[in-house]
Amino acid sequence: MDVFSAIADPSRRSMLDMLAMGERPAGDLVKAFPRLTQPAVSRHLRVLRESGLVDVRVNAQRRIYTLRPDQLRELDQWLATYRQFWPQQLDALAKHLDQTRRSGKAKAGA
Amino acid sequence: MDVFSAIADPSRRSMLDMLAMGERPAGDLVKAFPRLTQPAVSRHLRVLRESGLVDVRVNAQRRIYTLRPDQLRELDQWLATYRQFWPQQLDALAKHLDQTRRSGKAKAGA
DNA sequence: GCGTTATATAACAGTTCGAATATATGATAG
DNA sequence: CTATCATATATTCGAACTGTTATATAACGC
Repeated sequence: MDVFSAIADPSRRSMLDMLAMGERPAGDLVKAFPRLTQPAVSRHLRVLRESGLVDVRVNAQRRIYTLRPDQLRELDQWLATYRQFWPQQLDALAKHLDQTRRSGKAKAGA
Repeated sequence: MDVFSAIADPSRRSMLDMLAMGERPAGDLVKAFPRLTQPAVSRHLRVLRESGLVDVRVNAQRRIYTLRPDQLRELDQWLATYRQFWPQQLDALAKHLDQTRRSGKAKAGA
């Protein structure tokens, strides 16, 4: 399944949001979604796995899921076409990045 | 239908891409997608309409479709959470914006 | 009004998706 | 080795999505 379809499902987006805060064993995800059964969560995780959005690591009988946000660049690239239509936002982002660079590691600094 | 599901379909993404270059009557969209029948295109346009991604204007017997990219900000905001995970890209974007600002209108230029 | 053009809607078929129940796999504890 | 915990897979079902053909609506030209 492609990334666009993978993130079309709200449950899967929530799972990614959760993993963005740190890796989690599958069981934690199951607990975090009481409205879904364990197999349902497992299948969503499989979709995320197969679309490259998460990674699994086996630890004893646990499966540790990790965010792998690289695939989301595809989305970002597609969105780039449309960013030109909201220039204020762009400016705000540019400003933010500028400040970040100035105060931070300053790797891209000139 | 929500924006995430709306853009999950490749045909609909292509239609948005086309409208990003300028407004078009529905018939142009139909011609641009020879693999789809007219009703199929019409239904995709309806989905885009109902998710707020495009706007229609009636001109005689034509329906002029216009991009309405505002809803895509929702997507962009969701994506913001994940941008922090690919810093190189961020730097590249910052650089690009920086150059744009320097050479261009220089509105945000400190 | 009549025929044509432009577009939408209705009805229907095939496919895919998501969820549930039941079951399998694999690791650990005793 | 058996029981149990953690997780994945198989099967089945219903709902939703996409596409098709057929038809309706509305504007235009004559």
